[in-house]
Amino acid sequence: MRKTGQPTINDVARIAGVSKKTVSRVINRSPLLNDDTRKRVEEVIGGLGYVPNPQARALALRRNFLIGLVHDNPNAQTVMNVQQGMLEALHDTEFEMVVRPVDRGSATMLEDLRHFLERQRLFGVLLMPPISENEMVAKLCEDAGCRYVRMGSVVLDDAEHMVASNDREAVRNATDYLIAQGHRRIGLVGGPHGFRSARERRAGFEEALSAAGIALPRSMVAEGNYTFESGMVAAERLLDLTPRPTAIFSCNDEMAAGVIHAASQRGLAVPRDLSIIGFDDTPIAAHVWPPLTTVRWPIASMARSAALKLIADEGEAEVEEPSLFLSTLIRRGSVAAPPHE
Amino acid sequence: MRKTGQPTINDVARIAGVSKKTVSRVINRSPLLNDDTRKRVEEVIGGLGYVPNPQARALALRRNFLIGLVHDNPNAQTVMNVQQGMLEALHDTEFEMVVRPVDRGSATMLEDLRHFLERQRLFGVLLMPPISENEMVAKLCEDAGCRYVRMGSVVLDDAEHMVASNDREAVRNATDYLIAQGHRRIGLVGGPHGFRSARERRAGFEEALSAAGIALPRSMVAEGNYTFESGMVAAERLLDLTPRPTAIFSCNDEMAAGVIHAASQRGLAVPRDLSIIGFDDTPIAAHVWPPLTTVRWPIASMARSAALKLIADEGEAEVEEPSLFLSTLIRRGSVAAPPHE
DNA sequence: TTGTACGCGTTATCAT
DNA sequence: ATGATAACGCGTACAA
Repeated sequence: MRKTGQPTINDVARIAGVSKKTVSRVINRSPLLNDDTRKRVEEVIGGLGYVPNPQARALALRRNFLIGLVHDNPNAQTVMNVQQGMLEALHDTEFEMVVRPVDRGSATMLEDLRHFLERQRLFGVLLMPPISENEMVAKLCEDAGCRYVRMGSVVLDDAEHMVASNDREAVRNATDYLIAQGHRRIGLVGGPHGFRSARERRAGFEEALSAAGIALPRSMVAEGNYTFESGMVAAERLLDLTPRPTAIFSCNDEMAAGVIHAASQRGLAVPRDLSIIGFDDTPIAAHVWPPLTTVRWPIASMARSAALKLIADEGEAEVEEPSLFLSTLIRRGSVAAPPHE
Repeated sequence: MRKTGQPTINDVARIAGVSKKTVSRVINRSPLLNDDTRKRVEEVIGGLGYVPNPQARALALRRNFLIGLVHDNPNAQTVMNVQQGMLEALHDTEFEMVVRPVDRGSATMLEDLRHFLERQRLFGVLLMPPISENEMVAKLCEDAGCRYVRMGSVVLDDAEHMVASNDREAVRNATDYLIAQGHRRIGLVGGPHGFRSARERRAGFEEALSAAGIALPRSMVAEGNYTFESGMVAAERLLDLTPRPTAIFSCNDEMAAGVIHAASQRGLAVPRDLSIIGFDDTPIAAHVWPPLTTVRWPIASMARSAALKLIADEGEAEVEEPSLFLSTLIRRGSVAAPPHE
């Protein structure tokens, strides 16, 4: 209690008249403990305001009470939503969140990550897409003895290690909605190659069209990279077609905003001349004009759930926390029936 | 070297044939060391791939190698920019970044923060605005023996603890630019009470008008809270005036986007009927139509500099890292001369 | 210039 | 059910 002002386990032990191992048992909720002694120790702990020193625990346990967020996601809002969800789960626990961006392109990425995990002895890591889709990264965590949970658009791992959304189904529903409005010429602004979410969303789109007996010419598909600019460029290509699409599904909101932008620039009114649906429901969706009809991706909830899995006691994770999250269509102002021809 | 697979300082000492204290001296760059022994030890370190265990160091030094980011900033993009700047500075160092959002409204905020600092024994914290403007928080860090650097729109602390931008001057220049274009009826969409940045930016605005001999009726000032929606609302009030302003300066880009939105909705063309300038230069500025003329706020650079100050060796911080960052006007498409009357 | 012995605050081992 | 003692890996007096 002298040096730093903080009481230590020794202080508690001395005052409670027990050994420090007993105090340790109380802290770690050891089952084999006399209720009386436990109570006595707990009272001393409370009175002293004693809190175990995380550094000492980390050294002894060879494991830190840190949860890592490993990501290479370019979307600021998405990353913030994930952080917020994680922090909700970690709030009032002994865990802290450390953020680790990685560079997927880098040749030393895996090595860097291994060093990070081994040196920091993280309790666990949350893997955000798209890096979460990399099997070698998951393997790496496993080998490093580091818990991990992956977030993704499709189940890539067992329940203990995965939190997924149903992107394919959600996009199928969104596309069905477009079809139900009467649209037949529907364009797609796809996400970048290498993003599993892009693949799933596109698959959902194609399934819906196929189920409705609508052909999808290659020209009706334009690939973007999830940025506003790429959405604009893709839309320009799509809107140059004759006849042009009466509706466009965009694989994220950023690109959808770019589509609106491009449409407005060429004097097309949304949704009168062109209907648009996005994906994510980030703030931009509500701020563009007209407000974007979009698929709400519950990324913050997913992150919270993932973090809870990470810090759950062994074995009870899959029982407690759901692994599959449902994305739902949010109807706003960017969809209408197609114009008469 | 047995248990965890990682070599320890003892392994290095044994193999190099020196005591571990000598190894420790090499690691901590002690000046009084024979060059030969240092070289020998360094070779063993390199050969073994030895890296000091951060947990053990933290325990012995009673100080963690963690840099905290403490913030209560609502803008996702701003927070991400700060994180990116910090991480640039921390890259390839032994430091990691832990993120700590706080709730300014909470009565226990200060106590929570104190517990956080004391328990985690952070090496240092970066304070983002607006929480960085709270003197009690700075005092708290001081008392907890935790280094800190504050980010802000005005110098609130000595160079060692402060990284600031020149918001007032930057807004004065931006407003001068509007005046130079011929505008005389210029409205202000201000930031929320309690944000120092809002005060500084408003002051810069008022100074420019005053210097040009232009009166500023109270009705030409509308307060927002840095959100898109509040910008819309504020703009609606301003645009209801008769005669209405020919230009509006908005204290951030989000609100400026809301202003554009409101103007477009009532059929006003930007910049023909209304000129607009924002502040921040976040991605939204380039994505709205027309692209927003705005003041670039070098927040990522500020954060990088702040983090470098935090981890700099004692005493050399103020010499190495600049404390004042200049915001500059980025001219895009949202400003023109006022319409003829 | 280098080494010895001990402390940092906790958990683990193995008795009792 | 509880306790003495040894890790965990590194830094620091103080001695040599």
